[in-house]
Amino acid sequence: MRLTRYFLPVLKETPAEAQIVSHRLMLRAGMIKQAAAGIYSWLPLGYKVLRRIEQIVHEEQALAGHLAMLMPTIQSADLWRESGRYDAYGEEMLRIKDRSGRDMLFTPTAEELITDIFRANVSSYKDLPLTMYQIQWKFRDEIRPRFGVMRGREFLMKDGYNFDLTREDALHAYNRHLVSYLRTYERMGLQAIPMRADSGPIGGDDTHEFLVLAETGESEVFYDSQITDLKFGDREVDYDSVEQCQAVLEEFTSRYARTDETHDEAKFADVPEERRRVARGIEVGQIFYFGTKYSDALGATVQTKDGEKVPVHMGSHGIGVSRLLGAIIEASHDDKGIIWPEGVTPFHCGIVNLKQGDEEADAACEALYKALTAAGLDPLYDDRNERAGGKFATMDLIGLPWRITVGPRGLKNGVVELTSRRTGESEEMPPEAAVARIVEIYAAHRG
RNA sequence: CGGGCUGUAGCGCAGCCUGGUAGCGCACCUGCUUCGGGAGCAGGGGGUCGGAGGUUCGAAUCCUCUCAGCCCGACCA
Repeated sequence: MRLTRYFLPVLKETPAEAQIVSHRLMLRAGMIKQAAAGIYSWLPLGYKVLRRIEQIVHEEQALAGHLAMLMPTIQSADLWRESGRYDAYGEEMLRIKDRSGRDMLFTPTAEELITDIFRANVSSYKDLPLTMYQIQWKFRDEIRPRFGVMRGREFLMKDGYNFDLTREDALHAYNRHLVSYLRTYERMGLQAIPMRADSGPIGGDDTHEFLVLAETGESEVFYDSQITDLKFGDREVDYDSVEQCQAVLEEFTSRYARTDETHDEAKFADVPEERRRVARGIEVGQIFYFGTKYSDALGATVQTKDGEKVPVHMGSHGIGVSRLLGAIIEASHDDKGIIWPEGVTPFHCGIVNLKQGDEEADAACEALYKALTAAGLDPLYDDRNERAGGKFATMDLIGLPWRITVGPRGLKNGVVELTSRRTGESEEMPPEAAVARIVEIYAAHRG
C-alpha cells in the first residue's frame, strides 16, 4: 500500500477521552473512531489488525478440529426465556422490540442459539463429539464502558461450543481448547496465562481465564512466578490425544495462578515467598465446562448405543478478538507508539522514502515495494512529500515492526537501512539483502 | 445507578466569573524557502459556541430543562 492512497488519519495530539495507552495509541494511529460510548468504527488500519487476529484464531480453530459457522447478532427472546436467562441476564442485555412488538435482543453470547441448532439436528451419539464456533459481534450494555476497545459495549468475540457424550469427553474438549488457546495467543506475540476463574452468568464447574499481564489490566492477579517461564513453543500436540492435552493442561495450570475472584490466601501462602507475584492482568479469553446446564434446559439430548436418551455435555469458550488489539498494545508499545508483534502487524514493513521526488530514491523505493509485494508481503510505502521526521514519527506511531529507510545518501553507497521498531537498531545493506531479510523474518511467522 | 466533571473549527484548548456577536496551537489549502527524527515565512479556508426554552436592547457568557461524552465507585469478556 502506498500511503498517499491510504486512509491513515494520525493525530499528533491525544484526544481527551482516552485514558490508557492502548486507547490513546489506537486513536492517534487512526485505527478506530468512537461512534458512541463503547462503540467504535474500525478504520482501515485498525480493521487490518482485527482481521489478522481473526485469521490466526480461524487457523488455530481449524487445527483443533473446530468448525466455523456464523449466528445472528439479533435473536428472539423466546430461546432465552426457555433457558431462563432472559430474566437472569439483567440490564447488561440490550433488549429491542421489532415492529410487531416481539421481544428481541442483541446477542451477548450464543449458548441458547447453538443449543437450539444442535437439538434440531443431532439426535445420535454417533454425531459426537462436535465443536462449532463463530467470530461475531456481541453487545453487552456495560454500565460503564471505558478503555477503548478493551471494554467496549460492542465487541468482536470468538465463541465456541462443544457437545460431547460424556463428562470425560467434554473435559477433553476443555483441555483441547486450553492447548489451542495457548498456541493462538503465542502466535499473536502474547503470553496469556490460564488462571482459575469464576464462571459468572455463563455458569458451570470448570473455568479458566487467560490473562495478559499489564499494568492497566482490570483484574488483580496472584501467581507463582514460575508460570511466566512456561512457553508453548513449537511443540507438537495431537489434539485427539486425551493424554497429551491433559499433560499440557497440567503443566500450565499446576502452579498457583488466580484472579482476585477466586484468590485463596491460604493456598497462595504455599508458594515460596520469592516466587509470589501480585500484578494486574487483561482477560483475553475464557474456557468453560458447564456440563448439562443448557442441554437440560433446552432439551438437547442424544441417544446412546443402548437407545437411552441423555443430555449432552457442553462447554463454551471465548476469545476477546477486538479486545486483543488493546491487550497487545498494552503489552507492546513505547513512548513513540505501538510495536506490533510480527504475527499481527497490519503491514509487514514500512518503506520510508527520505527524498520523495529524487529520481534515484523514488526508483529504489518502487523496486523495494515491488520486490516485497512479489514475495507475498504487504509493505506500507510512505510516498508522501513529507519531511523525514514526520515519516519516521508516523512509522513509529503505527508500529510496523520493520522499516526500510531509503535516502540519496545511502543509495550513493548502494545501501538502504533496515531498522527494528522493537530494538531501534539499524543496519545498512543493499536493497536486495533487506528484502531477503524481511522475507526470512516472516517465513518464521507463517501459520 | 451514586458521586465528580466536560461539551466552543478535524484534534488540543482559551474566552464564561464581570453579557456587546469568537480566539490560540496543531491539522488543512496556496506560494516561496527548507529537506536523515513531527521545518520557516507569507497568505487563506473552516465554528448558528451540544440542543431547546427563558431573562435581556443584546447571550458562548446568566437561569431552567434536555442530550451527549469523560473520570471515581459498584458491575463486567
